[in-house]
Parts: sequence; structure tokens; C-alpha cells
Amino acid sequence: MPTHADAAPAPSRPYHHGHLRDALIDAGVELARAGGPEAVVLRSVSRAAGVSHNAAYRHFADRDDILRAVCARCMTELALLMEARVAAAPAGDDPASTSISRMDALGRAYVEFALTEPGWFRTAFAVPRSAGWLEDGEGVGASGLGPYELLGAHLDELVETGALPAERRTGAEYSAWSVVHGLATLQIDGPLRDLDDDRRDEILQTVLAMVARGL
Amino acid sequence: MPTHADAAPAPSRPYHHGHLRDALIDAGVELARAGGPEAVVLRSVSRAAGVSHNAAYRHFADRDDILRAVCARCMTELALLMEARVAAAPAGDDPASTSISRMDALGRAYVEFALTEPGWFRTAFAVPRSAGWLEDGEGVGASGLGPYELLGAHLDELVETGALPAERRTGAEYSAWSVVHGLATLQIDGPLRDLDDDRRDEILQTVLAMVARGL
DNA sequence: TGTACATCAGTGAACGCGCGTTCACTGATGTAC
DNA sequence: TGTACATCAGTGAACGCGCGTTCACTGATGTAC
Repeated sequence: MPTHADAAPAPSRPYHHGHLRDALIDAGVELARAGGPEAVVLRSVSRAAGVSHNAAYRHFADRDDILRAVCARCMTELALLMEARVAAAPAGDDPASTSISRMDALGRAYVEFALTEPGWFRTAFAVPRSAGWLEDGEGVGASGLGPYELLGAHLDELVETGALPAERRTGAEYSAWSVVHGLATLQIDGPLRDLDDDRRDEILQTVLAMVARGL
Repeated sequence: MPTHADAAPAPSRPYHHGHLRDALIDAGVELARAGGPEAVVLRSVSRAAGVSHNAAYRHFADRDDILRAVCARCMTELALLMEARVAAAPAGDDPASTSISRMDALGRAYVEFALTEPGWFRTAFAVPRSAGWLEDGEGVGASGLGPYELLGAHLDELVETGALPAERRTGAEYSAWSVVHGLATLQIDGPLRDLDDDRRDEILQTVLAMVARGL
């Protein structure tokens, strides 16, 4: 909140924004929420931040650079929801069943995020090819872990509590991840996009039970 | 191949094309192969078919109408590869193990298609929202079944041969489909896009084993 | 068989739009002396 | 404390592009008589 409007008669916006980079990312995140990654358009983002469209070039190299930052923030949103849902997962009678409950909550959170925030979900996975995928530390939640790392940590927990045989641990993240990611994708953009909520719940139940057995 | 070039001196292209609708779809399919659904642009498609860009309006209502037709063709390509790979699947010692082998081939074909023809794969699932999803009979292979129906038919086969308990049949297509679709998607556009081929094979192996146990 | 004419399948020019990016600029800030 | 000046963070106009779509048109076809 810069305070240097002494001469101007009105409380009009100061020339220097102060946090324009963050404001642009915020604006991009809102656009992504409604319209997915295609909506993260340099001119729209600047417009939404109330700034001329090439002010953005003071803070980002080009449009992909903005998009990448927005993707990371969307990935963070996913990680945060996963963390919140795991924290709220009911405890079981013993460590093993508790860890299973937490794992279940993790998977459900992933699909919940995709269905309630499809724009964010699609954007989280739309990292431009101009650079590599998100680095460690980008797109992480409060724990400092990203969605994939959260999954890994919870699989480790399952092994520690004896709920998952150690020999099944290798590659387990790919199986678990693929199933929730596929289910989410098929329901957002794909052939399962017109299902009603009850049907979605049934299917989620069935699919999570399958992966629980398979691991 | 219309033959009415009697007055014209050269064997120049006749004014009437004859099969322009099909030619436009063919052109769109080629563009989609290289660039995915975004590349199926009305003007590019017409250009590729060697025709002025609004000739397309004689055969399609608008751009989405072309895209939809191209999506259906890409879905057909997927169904055809699945059919081919199942037909080539090795027989087992008994009907049950044969049906398992065929199911395995089906899942592998799905992922193979996504990795070898990512543009087609992405396009197959990019059916515009302006109409509903593909109808029965659109996007089908030689058997007249689409990918999802092929999956259902093979799950039925697993039940018939005793390889899958009947009580596990309900909703099984969602589990199987989600896992291969998610694995494919994560590898094409997602965080697993930079893996090398050996690693991809390992992961596919692990994931298919998981789903086989889970079902 | 010949001709008039409706219909169909193309063409070419144009409209209006939004995009990413670049240019030359100006207002505000902060630092050296 | 005051001033000169480099630097930084914005502005506004413009460029060139490709897009979907519409318009008025023309060439080719096929059918009725």
C-alpha cells in the first residue's frame, strides 16, 4: 500500500503499483478459474489487473512466463485442498486403518478439486513446454510438498503402518495417480462429462475400491 | 474422380471437387495428427484441402462442426488400433488366460496410441461442447464398437471365461478406463512427459499389474 | 436432341476482432554528492 | 537539506498476424419441357 499521493486531488491509483507481479498472477488465477489455461491471455490478465497490457513485460518475459506462474499457483491450490482433506480425514481404530482413511481422503480430494474447479485443474497441468515441468518448490502446499509428493508421502505412511506391503510400494504412485487423474479428466473434458452427481459418487467409490485392492 | 474436363486445355483441378467433405476431414485429421485439436482451424483445413476457406461452409455449419467430425475420426483410429492389438494378442493355455491376454493388449494399445499419436489422442477427446459427446456409431472401429464399448465387451469376456468374478463387473470399465487414460494423459501433457521409453515401459507394466489385481 | 433455368459447389474480397509483441515515451523513485 | 541524475515501472500507439464469418459473385451440373 504505497502512500505518495500528496499532490493529486483524488485518491486515484498511484502510478507505481507496488505489487504488480503478484497482482497479475492473481488476475491470471481468476481468469484460469473461469476459463482454464486458454483464458490466461496477456492482454486479459493486464486488463483484469487494471494496468496497460505491456506493463506485464516489466515482470514477465512473455505470455508463457505468466502462464507458467499461474499454473504453479493452480497446482498449489490442488495441493492445499489435498492437505486440508487429509487433515480432516477421520482416524481409524489403528494406525493402518487411519493411514488408509487418509489415503482415501487424498484421492477423493484430487477428484473433488477437478470437479469443483475444472479451470484450475486444467491449468495446473497446462505448464507451457517452453520450460520444463514445475521444479521442486513450485506448486506446493503448506507442507512444502506438491500433489505428487503428497501422494508419495502417504504411500510411505501406508507402508509404515503395515497397510501396504513394502514390495508393492515401488511404482505405486503411478498407479494411484493415473487412476484419479484419469477419472478426473474423463469427467471434466471427456466422455463422462455429462454424468449427474450421484453417478459420479458411485463411480468414484468403485474406482477407489479397485485401486485399494490393487495396491 | 470426376471426368468433365473436356474444354480446359490442362488437366487442372475441376471446379467441383466431388468429395470435398471427406477431403476436408482428411485434411483436418492430418493437421490434428501434428498439432492436436487446436490445429484444426477452418482456414488451415481448407488450405490443406486446396480449396478456398469458405468452401468449407458448403459442408459444415461452422468450425466446431468440422472439429467434431475430425474428433470422431481420431476416436476411430484409437478403436482400430485397439482392435488390431487385441487380434494380435497371444492365446493363453485356457480361455481365461487368453481373455486376460486380450485385455492386457487392449490397455497397452490405449497407451501406445496416446504416446505414438498424441495429436490424435488429444483430438479424440476434444469433442466440442456445442453438441453432446459422440453418439453410438461415431468414432467406432471395424467391429462397430468405440473404445469404451470395446472395453466393456472385453470385460464381459473376462467374466464369461471366469477370469473376472461377476460381482466385480459392475463399474469395472470406469476403473480400467481411468487408469489407462490417466497414465496416457500424464505422459503426454503432464508431469510424466519427459520420461524415457524404458521408464515408460516399467511404469505401464506396474500399473497394468495393479489394475489386474484390483479387478 | 436441344434449350432454359433452378440448384449446387465453388471463389475472392472484405469485416471486425483479439492476440503477442515492440517502440518511443513519461512519471515516480531513490541515491550520490 | 537540496539538487542532479540514473533507474525503474508504468503508458499509449502501432505493427502484423490469423482467425471465423459474411457477402456478392461465378462456374458447373442436372432436370423439365
